[in-house]
Amino acid sequence: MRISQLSAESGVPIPTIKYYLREGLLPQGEQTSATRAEYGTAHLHRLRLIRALLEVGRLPVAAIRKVVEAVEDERTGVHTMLGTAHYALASPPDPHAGDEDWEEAREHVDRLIAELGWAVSPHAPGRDELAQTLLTLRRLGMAAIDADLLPYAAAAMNLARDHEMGMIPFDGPRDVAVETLVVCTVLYGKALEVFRRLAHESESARLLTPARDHAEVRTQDT
Amino acid sequence: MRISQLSAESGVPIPTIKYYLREGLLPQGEQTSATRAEYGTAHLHRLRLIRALLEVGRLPVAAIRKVVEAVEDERTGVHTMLGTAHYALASPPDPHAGDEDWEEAREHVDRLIAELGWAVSPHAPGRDELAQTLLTLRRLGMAAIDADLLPYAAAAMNLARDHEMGMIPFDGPRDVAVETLVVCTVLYGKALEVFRRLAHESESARLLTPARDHAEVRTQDT
DNA sequence: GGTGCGTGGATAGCGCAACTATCCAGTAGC
DNA sequence: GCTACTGGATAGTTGCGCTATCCACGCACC
Repeated sequence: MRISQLSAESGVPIPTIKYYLREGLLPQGEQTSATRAEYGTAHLHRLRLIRALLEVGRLPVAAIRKVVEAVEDERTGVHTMLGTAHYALASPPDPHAGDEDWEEAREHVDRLIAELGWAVSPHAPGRDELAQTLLTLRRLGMAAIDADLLPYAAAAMNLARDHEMGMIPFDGPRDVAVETLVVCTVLYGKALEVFRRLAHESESARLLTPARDHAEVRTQDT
Repeated sequence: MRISQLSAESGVPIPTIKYYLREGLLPQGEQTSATRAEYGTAHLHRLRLIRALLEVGRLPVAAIRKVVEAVEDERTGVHTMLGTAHYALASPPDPHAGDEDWEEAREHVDRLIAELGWAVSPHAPGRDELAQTLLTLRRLGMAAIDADLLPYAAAAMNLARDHEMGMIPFDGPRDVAVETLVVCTVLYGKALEVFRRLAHESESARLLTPARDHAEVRTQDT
């Protein structure tokens, strides 16, 4: 398959494919001559993965590059590779400037994770992200105590343990495992986010509008 | 309070505050003379809200403007206002070009929501977002059948019903209600996203590394 | 063995979003 | 009056994800 066919099948313009090749998101095609290269279905699949992470997951190109680098580095073990891929999904940390409020929030997070008994590296970027989120909640005047957070932690662990780890083919090829992990995190994460908004709308409708409005909505719905 | 003090207390540079004023994210201060205006704690609070939605929620400025416009439009009822605010949190729709795969995904979503019995408007943008996500999953070769989705819908509804609707003060001032809804959606959404990644890491560690590694991690952890 | 289109490679430019910098006239407070 | 700061306007900057242009080559078709 040449670049024009890759473009036609994926819907991605040729200059954009060239850009992804340059940026290392997409591996080079197999050179068949000085001005010709051959691309396969793996390239098409990778291209769809890139677009999914960009458009649905809104990941920056740099994060996607980190993910594919983790996949292509054959030296690392599967768990390390999954960790690298996972850490690439984190938001870039912002400087917290030795703030003592921040330190307190970070300690709160560390204590919470310890109490949950989760096997999470002390260097996991999620710890900082969570601390930042708690600090922001507090500054907005919302409590964010353990009782508010635990339901979220429990929901996350339930989904991870009962549904998500089973999706990942640990015994298959390493690239399939890491791709499944990333897709699962990003796309099902998106689905969860949308379900949450829909659930809010539904509950808000039940609490705030008269019963006949439900009937109307349900009627329009069908 | 003058603009310099607002800047000092919030940590937001003066030109940025002026930009937010221009863009309608922040209401004008009370003019005390031709070249002087007075800002209050409401402005400080709003500024923190804007920064939270921007930095933690990564919402575009246009979405934040929609939220504040919904709050400030006194004519609408509380449920409509919450809906407007909520719809502003959706990703902008991309043109699906009358694709028949897309139509099928969208019908799948409508059927799923009907089966769940959720009172969601047929025009809710979340329906399209979910359809797009399902379509993307399929194109990546992942099943995305009801059995895969229902746990996410159930988790979202549990959190909404048991924890989130209780946080929203429906009987208080309307701006507080909508602000709480948005903050709850965006910031607890972020917390949930991070918890999910941490849960993945923890489960991956338990499945893929020898038991002694857990002990090491737990030791470092404390 | 020309001819012409598509290719790979390189470089430069565009468009959007979120700021940021500069200028200016007016005035509050000394 | 002097100075520092203000609100308001306008233009410029940065970063990111593309997109456009150019060029020399070479495969395919005549």
